[in-house]
Amino acid sequence: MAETLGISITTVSKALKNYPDVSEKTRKAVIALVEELNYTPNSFAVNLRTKESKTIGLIIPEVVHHFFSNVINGIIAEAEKKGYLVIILQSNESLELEKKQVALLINKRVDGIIMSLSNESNNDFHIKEILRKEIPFVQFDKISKLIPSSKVIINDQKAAMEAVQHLIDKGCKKIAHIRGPENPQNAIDRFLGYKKALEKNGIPYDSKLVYTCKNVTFEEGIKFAKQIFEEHPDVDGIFVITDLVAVGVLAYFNEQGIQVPNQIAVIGFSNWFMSQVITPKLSTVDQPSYEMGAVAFNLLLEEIICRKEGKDFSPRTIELDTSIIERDSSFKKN
Amino acid sequence: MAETLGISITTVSKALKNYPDVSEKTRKAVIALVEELNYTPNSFAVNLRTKESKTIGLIIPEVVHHFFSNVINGIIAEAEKKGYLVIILQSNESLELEKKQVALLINKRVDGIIMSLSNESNNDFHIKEILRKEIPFVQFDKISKLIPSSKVIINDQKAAMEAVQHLIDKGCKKIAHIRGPENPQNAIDRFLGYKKALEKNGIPYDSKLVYTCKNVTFEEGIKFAKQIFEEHPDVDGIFVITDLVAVGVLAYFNEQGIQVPNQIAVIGFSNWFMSQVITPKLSTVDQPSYEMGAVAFNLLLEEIICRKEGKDFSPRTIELDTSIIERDSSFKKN
DNA sequence: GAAAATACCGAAAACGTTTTCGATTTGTAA
DNA sequence: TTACAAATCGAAAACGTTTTCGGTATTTTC
Repeated sequence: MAETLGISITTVSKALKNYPDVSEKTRKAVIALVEELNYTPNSFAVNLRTKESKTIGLIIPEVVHHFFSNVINGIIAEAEKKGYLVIILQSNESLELEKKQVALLINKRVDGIIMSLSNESNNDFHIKEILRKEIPFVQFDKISKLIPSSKVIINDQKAAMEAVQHLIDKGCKKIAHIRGPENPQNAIDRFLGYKKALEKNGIPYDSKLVYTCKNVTFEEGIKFAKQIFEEHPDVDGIFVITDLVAVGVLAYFNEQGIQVPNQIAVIGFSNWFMSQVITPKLSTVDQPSYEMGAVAFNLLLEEIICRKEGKDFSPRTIELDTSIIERDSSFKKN
Repeated sequence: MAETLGISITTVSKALKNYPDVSEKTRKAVIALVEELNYTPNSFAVNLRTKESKTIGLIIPEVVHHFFSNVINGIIAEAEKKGYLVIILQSNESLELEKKQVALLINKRVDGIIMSLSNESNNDFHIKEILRKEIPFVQFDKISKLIPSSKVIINDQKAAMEAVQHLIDKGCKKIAHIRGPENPQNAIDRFLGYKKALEKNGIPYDSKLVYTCKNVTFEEGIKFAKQIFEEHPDVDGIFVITDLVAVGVLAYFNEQGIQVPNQIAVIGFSNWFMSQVITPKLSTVDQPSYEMGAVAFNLLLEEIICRKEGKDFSPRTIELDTSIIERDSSFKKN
């Protein structure tokens, strides 16, 4: 920058970083000139010198998803407060792509990575690589318990139990479950919660009442609603892995004139925005998505700072609270 | 990296970048070792040396928005194909924040910026700054016509005309419009399209039938639906600035037992996912959001490449097609 | 077999900071 | 006045590449 001041580069740098060994007079002069030229240090050079970029990476299955876009929101808002920028990549639920994205971020030398695993993710060599390189790392939502990293999660099992208990409390006797794919931990946990709730209430578990989504879509909701109603016309409640699918279920029942909640009650998961605007309004489990993002970033920052100070870091897991939101789709008249 | 090969850094670099003056033998040796150590060049150093970061910035009003998250999707997918990463920032519809985000990205020395203006954006000094620094720049969706940059847009006026014409074709005689805020060009254009359609069909324009959103929310939809119905009970059609608000309108009418479409037809804009799952299904204008993102990135890349070659760049504007999607909310029995 | 062309390689500068450490100046204490 | 401490500054190394340019070594040409 301007050595029009007849001063060395060194001193300019020091002046801007409040080193004690630069006189007040020259410091003033420097910042005055900086203002005038609106000079900012070349971030490429700073990155190279300091070995950090104040940038983190985020890998999620997909951006166009109410839950994830809320998490993104939480992460980038919190990151910005702390002076970090965030690069977003999608895995599209593909393991292959997920590996590639991880490699990209490592290559880019981001200061840390936040990630929600794809449904395909089981082999986790690429994740191990993150840990091996000691890159700060936090998982959220769809996590692998086997990876020793910080995590921010909800208690899916407990939340699912509460959801199913809610249906039971409303008088449901025969409850089906539309579950998520085999791999993801949260699909497993929600399924286990479903089972436990039945057990606790003395309702026999019947594996034929469990339907497994492959892609977790609106269309699958329609498909399974049809199957459930045809195969088990006496089912009077359905607990669905997520609202998007549950909305498909409602769409089918509406079309067929099947009464929700009176004939069949439905409860979803995640509290998507659309759930409150469809008819009947969908009961669901609220998940603090924005907060999840914010907390995930702060955990990451903790690790970034800790590592920078050369200490070694012990991962933390934070569990956020969920709550049942009772709306029309489960409000059975008793 | 490993000069275990007894070879200079220079040659390694050249080998990896396919310089012609390195023998096939040493090139092989280099890449073999690179594979073994899975070495990758330090991107900080590369950035500094080449003065580019293969990273672009994206500023949008908000992530949690069906239209924008689709655009994001298009941008990051296309960017990744071309070897670019993208940093996302939100303006939250605030001019102040928007300025800050622009400054952040300039500071970060991104290779280019893609942006949709916030509703507050009228003073555009910060945008001029982008152009002054010759940072490749493209606007999409909410643009300022005064800024000479590449743009990707739809013909809002034409699309709005078609939407209103659709209502008229279905037999509507008195059509209200819930419009967006004063500033954004697309809100203005859609309003003008509304007016023109009326004019073309010999329907007198009545400014009292136009309601202006401040925040473009679901709640405003409810509010204006109530107002319209109370102030003008004979309105038989409403053209709404965007689906989110239109869904609010439907929610109110459903609650009040007002028949849509028979008593009042409704058409929205943007084709949000939820529009096809609510009752009645919402007619709307489809906007190619993913494609908008992809096209925006490619326009940006054009400019990046052009500038890198030292040529000067003349901005291009690309207009994408929209289409009316007829669903239940406008399907009047004649 | 000499001259010219070609193939291959490396030294060094440059990108723009940050930080260490030594030098110089100024002030203070004896 | 001398000795020492404090205040202020700058030289230089380092971060890890890319690229220019010149230097050998090798091959080709007549």
